[in-house]
Amino acid sequence: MDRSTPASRGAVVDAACQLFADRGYHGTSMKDIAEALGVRAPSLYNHVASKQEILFAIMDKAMERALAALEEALAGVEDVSEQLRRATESLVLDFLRFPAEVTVCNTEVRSLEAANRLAIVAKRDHYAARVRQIIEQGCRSGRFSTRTPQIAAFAVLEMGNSAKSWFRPSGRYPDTYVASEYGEFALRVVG
Amino acid sequence: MDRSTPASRGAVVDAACQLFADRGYHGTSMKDIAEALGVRAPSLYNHVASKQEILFAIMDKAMERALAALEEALAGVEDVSEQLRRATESLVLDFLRFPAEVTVCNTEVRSLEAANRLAIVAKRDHYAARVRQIIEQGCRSGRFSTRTPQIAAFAVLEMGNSAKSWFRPSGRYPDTYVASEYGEFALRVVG
DNA sequence: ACGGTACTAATGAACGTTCATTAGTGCTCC
DNA sequence: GGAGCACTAATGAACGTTCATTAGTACCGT
Repeated sequence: MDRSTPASRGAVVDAACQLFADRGYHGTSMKDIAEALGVRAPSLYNHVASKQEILFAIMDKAMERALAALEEALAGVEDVSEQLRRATESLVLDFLRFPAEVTVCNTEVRSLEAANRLAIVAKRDHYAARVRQIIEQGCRSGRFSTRTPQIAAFAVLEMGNSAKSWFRPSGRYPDTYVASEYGEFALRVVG
Repeated sequence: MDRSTPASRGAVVDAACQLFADRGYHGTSMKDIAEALGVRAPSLYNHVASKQEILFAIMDKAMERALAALEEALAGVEDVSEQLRRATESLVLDFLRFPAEVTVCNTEVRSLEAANRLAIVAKRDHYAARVRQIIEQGCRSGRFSTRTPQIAAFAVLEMGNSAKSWFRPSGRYPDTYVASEYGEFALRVVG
């Protein structure tokens, strides 16, 4: 990291995010984060109050962004099939564009202190509930055919995770193409 | 843990597995593992050489079991649709029956030392390749219809992960029922 | 039946290292 | 001259691990 400009809170959070994604929260030290910024560990405390605060900031920002993207993707869409397609595409696009943030959200909930965990889990559950509602509504109206809408919802949500494990921005498919593929998969899962 | 019987290597590995799944490798201390067994930390070294060795033992055992289950599930099955269904069911059943082991395999590859990581990743890749081959063969023979067999393979493999995040043995569906649902999902994904 | 021996498994103490964090100090730019 | 930001130095706590030692148990030849 460039040392010509002073480190900012945002730079600390971003550097930490990449490291937490690669090595985990407990596998990353404040010294590691500082080194990524070309600075000594105690200097980080000029920008953040604690290591735990960094973790919470990463996850809260990521959840807010994902929720906003979902709402935007669904705005004004009436057809339930189109809703599921767009929700899935929004989800996968978020995974592909912010893989580090998403990885941290997926793996470090357990490293949050109790109060922070409650806040993040609530947002995550809200996201999952939104997708489940779509599938349940589709089942009620007969557009979808699944014996187990809840299980299908979990499957669709999880499916997208696979994308970020192999996707490379320089690869053969653009992110929007990959997202549309997963949108198709989601519609197939619900029949 | 019962202190009437002495701790064995297997007991150490099992206790560590649960803790690693809950708190992560770096989030679990040797003292934590020892306490779960009703013993002091140094006593663990009568049974294992190092903390890292415990992690490797957990993951290697889990991978071997999963690979064996896959081979058994596919033995003698010719039809490619039936192959995919059985592979998925085998995968999901493994997830549901050994959630802690699977969680460790999914999240702690990064905590393995280089040599150990190579060994585990090779087995994981072998598993994934087996499933991908089935889907690719199905596409070639026209039984499946997917533009992107590789992506579909990743989606199917990942999908199963969701099962263990909500499944409870005491819940309303038996594990075999859940597994068969995911088998159905997999077939739908490939068309 | 008995003493000797080897083995297993546990212990407290201590090792050196790393951890997150605090205190205090100085430079630099407005 | 004051705010912002980095520094060095130092803190207590926790980490994985090693060590010498002890208690209990099982097998052995006699």
